[in-house]
Amino acid sequence: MTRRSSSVTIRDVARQAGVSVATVSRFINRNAPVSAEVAERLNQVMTELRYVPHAAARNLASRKTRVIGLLLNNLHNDFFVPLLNGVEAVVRKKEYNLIVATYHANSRNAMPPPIGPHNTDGLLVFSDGLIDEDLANLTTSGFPMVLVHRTSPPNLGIPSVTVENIEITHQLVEHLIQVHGKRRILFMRGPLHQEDSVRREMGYKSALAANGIPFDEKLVLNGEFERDIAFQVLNDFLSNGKHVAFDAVFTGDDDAAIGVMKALHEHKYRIPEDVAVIGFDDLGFAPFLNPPLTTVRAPTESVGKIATERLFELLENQASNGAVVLPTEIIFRRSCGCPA
Amino acid sequence: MTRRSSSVTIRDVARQAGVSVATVSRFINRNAPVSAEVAERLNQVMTELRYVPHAAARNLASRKTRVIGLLLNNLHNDFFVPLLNGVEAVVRKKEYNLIVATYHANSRNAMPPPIGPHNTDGLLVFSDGLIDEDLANLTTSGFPMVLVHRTSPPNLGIPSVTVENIEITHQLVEHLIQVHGKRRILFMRGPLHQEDSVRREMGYKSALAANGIPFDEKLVLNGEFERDIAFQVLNDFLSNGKHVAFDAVFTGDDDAAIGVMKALHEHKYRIPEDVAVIGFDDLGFAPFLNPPLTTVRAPTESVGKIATERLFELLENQASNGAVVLPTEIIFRRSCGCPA
DNA sequence: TGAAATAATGTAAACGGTTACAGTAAACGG
DNA sequence: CCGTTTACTGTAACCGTTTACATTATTTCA
Repeated sequence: MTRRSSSVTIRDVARQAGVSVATVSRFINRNAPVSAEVAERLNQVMTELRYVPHAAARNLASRKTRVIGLLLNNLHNDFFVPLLNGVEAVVRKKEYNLIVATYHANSRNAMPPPIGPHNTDGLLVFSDGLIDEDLANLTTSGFPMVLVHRTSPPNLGIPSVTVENIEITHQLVEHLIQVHGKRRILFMRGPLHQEDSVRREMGYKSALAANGIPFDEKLVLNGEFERDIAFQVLNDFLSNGKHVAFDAVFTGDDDAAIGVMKALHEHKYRIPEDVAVIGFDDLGFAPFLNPPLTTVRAPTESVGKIATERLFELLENQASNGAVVLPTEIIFRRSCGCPA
Repeated sequence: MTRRSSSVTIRDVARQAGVSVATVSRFINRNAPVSAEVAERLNQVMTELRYVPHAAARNLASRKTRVIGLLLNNLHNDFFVPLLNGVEAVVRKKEYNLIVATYHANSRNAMPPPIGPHNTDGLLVFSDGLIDEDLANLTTSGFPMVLVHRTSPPNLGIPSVTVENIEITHQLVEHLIQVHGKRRILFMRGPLHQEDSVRREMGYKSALAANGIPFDEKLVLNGEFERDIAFQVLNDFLSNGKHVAFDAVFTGDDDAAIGVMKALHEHKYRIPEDVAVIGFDDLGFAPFLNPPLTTVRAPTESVGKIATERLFELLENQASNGAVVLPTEIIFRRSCGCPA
């Protein structure tokens, strides 16, 4: 019994204004001149009739959707707020719409990606649900994409926007070692194949190596960059009476650092005296955790903004490839042992 | 030079499988029986041709978009992560898409709402950009909507999902007064016409009244439920040498509470000894702020989930109106003065 | 001044699906 | 055994725009 009121169409406007639909269309899209008097008449009629162009009809005829898609693994991290904010701001400015969808490696067998060429003009890909093969297919069919926190597979040259991970992590972990004398540093890593996590692990390992500390598999836990999971795995780890000793935790991201801190608290460890904690991202709450979190400032909102801008460059055929790597910066606070 | 490879259409599939397009359509939508052998053939052909139905064509013909929209004032609050997560989960389960857009009262003059009947099948409205008149128009045209953290204008009967604000705020503020002896409680409110903010202010005032404390206009600041703005206004307030005295801050939401704490810190106030702080929402980081934040737990993810489910009820014509108010609960932590 | 460019508009064919209508063959019911 | 349902399929109109092509009137300028 849906009675979505027979909406007013471009023909109604045309008739009412005494012009052809083509003229109305041209006026709406401003892609061909229209005489001043007709323009005025159309303006009047359109507001009078409360005419709103029907998106689907438009999309079908013009073969574009005016929608861009953001594909995420999930929505389990406060990290996404600044990212979304950056993305949405430029999408809005361009008068496009934004579809947000989640899709991850495990979804892949069950269903095709919820967004793609059939319902968007381009994709911001921050998901491991699209494997390299998918990216290759999409690229060869000319579908615009920008990778976010992930770099292009070789030879595809898909533009990407990421942040500097390895060197900064190396420095931060080395700080833990050299300044605070930590030597048993647990790494709470993220999703196994997520590039940030992988690269942060590289930085972690290279800092250990550079300081003569052997890498110990047992000091790596899988926190998935999720607060609750990080809590869970560290809690399990600590609840096991004979777990290996450790004196610091490098958590791959700030949100998971909360889970880490929670587990440490519950097991009566003092931060940073017993166990130092460092994170990554510098989310808004980081300075106000107890203790304030030493972390790496990642320009997440800029990542969203720049990635989206590059996607629009692609849409406008301004060739734009190459990998943008935004700089990061260590923010020293108390959780690593530094003074306030 | 866009060459979005001439995508394969339903006609290609039909030809290849030796059936009519109608049959293919029926098979895809499973809305009419198709013989087993044809079904199998179609399955084969469709995967072979990598056929994906063109969304716009579908939308146009079927007069539905399979998209629902979430309209927000902005994306400046960590609060939106659980909300989005709840919404997205049910949207995905229903195999719909989700458009996220921002629109607020000030946008209203500049442009029409970015989402509405022209590009979605229904709206989750968490925005003051749509005024009561807009809601009335949309409702009379039969457009499905569910209000989030906002109740229906009188006589419209738009379903809504909110959380209990007044009573719980009354209790919490009263706790500050009766247990911790606070009497000069500053209220960092949210957007002026946002219902949560208004109702929390009502609870705040009724608690003052019930305890014989006069309401003081000067103790109300406009933090807009935004971290940075809350910091800014409180910082300005404190920087004014002759500001009125206060011994507590009730911040309308946790994210802004971070800004409040930051300003207090910078001005050397001790929390809670000099100034107690309480928030609202119980965001993930709240237990780990310094000091841990006393706040009200709001089931934000559930709000998103339930609101979206109700919207789908509407889409499926299962009449669903009335206002759902989810219960809230005070979480006592140290920032109000309670012991750890 | 006449040919060519430009401005303003209209006509009608797409765009890629859905679905009302119609038809045929097989199964059913009394 | 025959009228009626049911299962399956096809034809073609339609959804509401955009845009290629065509037309006419007006400028431009060599």
